[in-house]
Amino acid sequence: MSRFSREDHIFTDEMPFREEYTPSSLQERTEELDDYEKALSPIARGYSPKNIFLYGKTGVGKTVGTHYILNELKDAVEDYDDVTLTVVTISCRNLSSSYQVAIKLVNELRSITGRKKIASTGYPSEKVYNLLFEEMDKIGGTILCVLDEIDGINNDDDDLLYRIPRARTNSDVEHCDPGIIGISNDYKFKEGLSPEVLDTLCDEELNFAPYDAEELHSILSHRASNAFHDGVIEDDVLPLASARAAQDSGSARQALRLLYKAGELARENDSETVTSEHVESAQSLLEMGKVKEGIRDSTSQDHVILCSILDLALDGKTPTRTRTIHERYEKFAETVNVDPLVQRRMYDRVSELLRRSFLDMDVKNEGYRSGRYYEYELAVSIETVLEALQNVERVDPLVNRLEKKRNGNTNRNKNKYKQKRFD
DNA sequence: ACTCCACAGGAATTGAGGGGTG
DNA sequence: CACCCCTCAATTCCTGTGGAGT
Repeated sequence: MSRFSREDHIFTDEMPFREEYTPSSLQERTEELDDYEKALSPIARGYSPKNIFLYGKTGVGKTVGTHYILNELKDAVEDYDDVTLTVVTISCRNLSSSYQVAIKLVNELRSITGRKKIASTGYPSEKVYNLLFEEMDKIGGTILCVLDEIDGINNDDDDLLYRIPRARTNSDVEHCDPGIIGISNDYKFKEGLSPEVLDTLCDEELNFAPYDAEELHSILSHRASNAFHDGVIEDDVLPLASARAAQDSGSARQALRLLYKAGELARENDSETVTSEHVESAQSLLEMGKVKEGIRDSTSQDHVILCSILDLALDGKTPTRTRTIHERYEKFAETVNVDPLVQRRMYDRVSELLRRSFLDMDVKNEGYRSGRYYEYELAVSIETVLEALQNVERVDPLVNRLEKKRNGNTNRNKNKYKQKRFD
């Protein structure tokens, strides 16, 4: 077989594993969709929309389910001439303030009416709201604002979530009926909201539970039957993949990724079939890949901090406290021309690395003499960090140095080992 | 029981950088 | 052009706190 042969004994030409692939029906979510439908039913009957708060972890069908049910609603509404429905969907990821969300909504609405977009900053807040309500009034009818990843919005800046549902009663709009569908994977987001917002936003609350192993199995076998050639999947593969994904996250996306990766491995190894071993190695590869990607996507500051902790680890000085990290960090920052942050600020970055579980932390307390402090160490292997930071231009000199140091260490260990053997 | 350390982490402030209007 | 609005990283300042030493 030639290296670039298009023959593929594992995968078929169909590609139900692609990220953008939307299944024609949503499996294992009938109950949730029924509730969803009920919550939306007033719209079809010509009443004002209820506001909906939808929560559930990633990959449990929130976004897909929303698309699916809103398309059905749109179809249904087309038959009634007394109802017009407009849906705007935006993702609030990276939008931390009401202001930014409002701007994005305005631009989304303007792209529907084909008008010019507005700049992302510069206007007074009230002006942006006015623009938003103006656009809504121009479109008219029922307007549903789907705010995906709504937890991106700061809890103390939730003005917009209050203004949209109340726009009608506050006479901000006259010719339309706006409603919000908020989607979040963080249930706690609700707790931080101000009481007024909570009251208006959560007319209806829907929960998408994680898939259990059985449900994942059913989803996987449905997709696998299209994606793989007959008989290439061994019997224990699907149960294993669904069990792993159910245990970890209950995410269909994760389960599908796992199965796909396992298939890729089988293909690369010229294996006749996909086996449970492929699933196992696929899982560890995916986990490692996620960590590396996460590290690579961090800022230069984070990279320098990681290098500092890594260096301390090579010296056998981890777990280590903030103060020590900062000392080394300042030196490292200088060698790679990064403006060093003050300790307080570096500590914020460290906390962030901790939150993203690249680090582990322990509380220490030495009372009267040495007070209370935290100790950190790497939560991932030294090799993983080094590999991730390879070819990151900014910290190249540091990485080289650390690599030499590590090699020195391993050589020394080897020598130690030799000596022991000769003893 | 009380003291006192070191620093975690909240709050206020600043200043640069995006852009607006008249 | 002068002047204003919003954002966000960074800095400075400050208060709160757990528990070993006294």
